[in-house]
Amino acid sequence: MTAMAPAPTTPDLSFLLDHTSHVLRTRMAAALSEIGLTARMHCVLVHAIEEERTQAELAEIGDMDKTTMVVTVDALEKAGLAERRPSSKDRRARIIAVTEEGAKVAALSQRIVDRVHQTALAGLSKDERELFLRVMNRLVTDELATPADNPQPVRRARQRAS
Amino acid sequence: MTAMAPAPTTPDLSFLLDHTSHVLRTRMAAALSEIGLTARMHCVLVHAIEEERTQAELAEIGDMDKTTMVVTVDALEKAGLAERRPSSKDRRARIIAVTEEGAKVAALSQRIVDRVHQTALAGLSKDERELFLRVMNRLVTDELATPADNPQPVRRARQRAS
DNA sequence: TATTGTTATACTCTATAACTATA
DNA sequence: TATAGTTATAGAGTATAACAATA
Repeated sequence: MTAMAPAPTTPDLSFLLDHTSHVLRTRMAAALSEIGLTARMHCVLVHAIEEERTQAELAEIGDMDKTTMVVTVDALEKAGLAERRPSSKDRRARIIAVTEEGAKVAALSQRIVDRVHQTALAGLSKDERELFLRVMNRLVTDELATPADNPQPVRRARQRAS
Repeated sequence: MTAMAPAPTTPDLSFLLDHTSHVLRTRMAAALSEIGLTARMHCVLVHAIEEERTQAELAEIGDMDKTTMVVTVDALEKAGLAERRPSSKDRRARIIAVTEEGAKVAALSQRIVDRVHQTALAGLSKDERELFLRVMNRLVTDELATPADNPQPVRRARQRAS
């Protein structure tokens, strides 16, 4: 015997958002990789240029863990695009200073990012694009502002190096 | 000296899509976890009910690797919601048969999914919602249909067990 | 005591390869 | 030879804990 299928689904918003964000992410990664950047490196670079910021501040902006920030800044330093400098206000903190080369690369990567975004929306009319972006912004600030807190996965304590 | 910041960014579509899809995903995971399901289990359940389908067919529909399908079906069997049955047409293949209990759970989980989706879009007017979904569908079928193929990460051959 | 940045590492997720049975 | 499903495991990504320096 065959069970009855549930009634037809409402438009599958999960699929729509997952698919589009995944595709855009791969496009962005591919486009930025041509100048040796990851999306995170681009993000840090751009916000570090705007004003003097510490790693912690940049991690907050880019919604990264501070340990993820460490490897991102390592990569930027290795590529000669940014440097760690001691903060004059807090001797624990490091300011991320963008090099001249880094500023050039950031200008270029920003153009790449803009181009990928524009290409994605190229098929829409001006009105459609405006309303779409308005709605997305509303979702981000209202209904879909904050994640459900997930049931904490248990994590065992690390072994002492002794 | 301070470098010039790049010109103000076009609306950050990457952020909008990443954020909304991430938040919706956590909401969905939290809602479905209350009845012991993952999104993948729900997806397999619903499509297995519609008609007789093999693991490979269900993997294709849900865009999962066949090895991911194995663990998903293991979970469904363990929960008593579905069973593997030999296909009458191909003795290599397994039909995923949904149990009576599984059908009940699928009807419930579909209602949960619909509710989460509706809640996410609750703040929009009917017109806004319709246009938004139309645009998302267009992006999925046109501009953002297929991912950029990523530079293949090298993977070493597995050691012989011998 | 709390916080910044660091290191080491544990965990999750997913995909690859090898394998068995069958086509 | 190729394919369905299984198992084992490699690798990427990320988050936790512990730590040193400083607040």
